[in-house]
Amino acid sequence: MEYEQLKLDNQLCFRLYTAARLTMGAYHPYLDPLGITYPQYLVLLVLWEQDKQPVNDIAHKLFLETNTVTPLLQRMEKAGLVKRTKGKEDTRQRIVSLSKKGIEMREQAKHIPECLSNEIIQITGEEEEFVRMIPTLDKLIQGLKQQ
Amino acid sequence: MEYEQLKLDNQLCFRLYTAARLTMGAYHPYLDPLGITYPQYLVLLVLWEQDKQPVNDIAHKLFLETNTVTPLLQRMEKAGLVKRTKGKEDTRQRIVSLSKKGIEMREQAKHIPECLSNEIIQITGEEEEFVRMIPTLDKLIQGLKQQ
DNA sequence: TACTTTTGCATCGTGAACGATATAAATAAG
DNA sequence: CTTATTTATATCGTTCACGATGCAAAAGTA
Repeated sequence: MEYEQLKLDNQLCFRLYTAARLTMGAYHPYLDPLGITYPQYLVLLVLWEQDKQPVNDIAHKLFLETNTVTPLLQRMEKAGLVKRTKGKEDTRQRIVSLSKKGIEMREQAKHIPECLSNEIIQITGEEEEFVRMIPTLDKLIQGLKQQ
Repeated sequence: MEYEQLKLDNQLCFRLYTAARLTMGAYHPYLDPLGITYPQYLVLLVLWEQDKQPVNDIAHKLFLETNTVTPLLQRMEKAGLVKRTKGKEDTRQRIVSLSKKGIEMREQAKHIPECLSNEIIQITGEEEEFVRMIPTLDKLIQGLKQQ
């Protein structure tokens, strides 16, 4: 059994990877009608919490690199969801702000988290375990981000 | 607090998505020297368990679409890790088999799961919770796959 | 002030991931 | 035995995701 640990069944990371992919897929019925993708939805979540943020802040909150977020924002600007203006104090910065369309979308997206949550609970028959999972995932994320 | 649930902090799926991405990043120090990516590593895990499988079986075991796996395998073939031969009974199938290099890599990869596991436990200070997480993630994966 | 370093963002190249579509082979239906 | 349908891959187009690199502005230093 020298290679026992190489079996796919023993891989926690594979489960995380798969669960994340399939969960993103579960957003499709809700995001497709809005014409946005899951990462774009995450950007909107960030901006709905606080409008007018530089690229760097958004990237940091999503644990993404700016070279991922920049093209994402360019596509979102093209779709009329956000505007990107030069920073006043620091002209290197690009301040991202919600457009009218981006602001209005909040109302349409209001129930998405609840819907997803219900769906997951219904599918798995679990709720408690997901709640318990959160601080552990947070520790993992924070720990891996340091490296 | 009408939009409370839209706060990023409340999103389980965002944590899954982020944890999965960062965990994949943690494989880099181990996979880069082997010249493979994480999804390619997963394909190797599948083939190390059982050599000579059609594309469809590999895709199914990884919960991926064949249009993701096909180019993945093409890159792996170009890298000399696998061979892709026409099926004998069913000529539509492409049987994927390990090359010498692919077989030998198993020995080099032997300790990767253990290393990652230790790293994660050390970073988070948790182990029990990850063990408990596994059947829940499996339920989630199975449930989402049906849809 | 002149020079160096850092920072914020953008660009480029590569590899996933997947919906849509194509194609050929196998299977089912007539 | 044809014809229709399904199945197994492949191809195409778009969107992430990220390492490497570029560039201009800001900050630090001599």
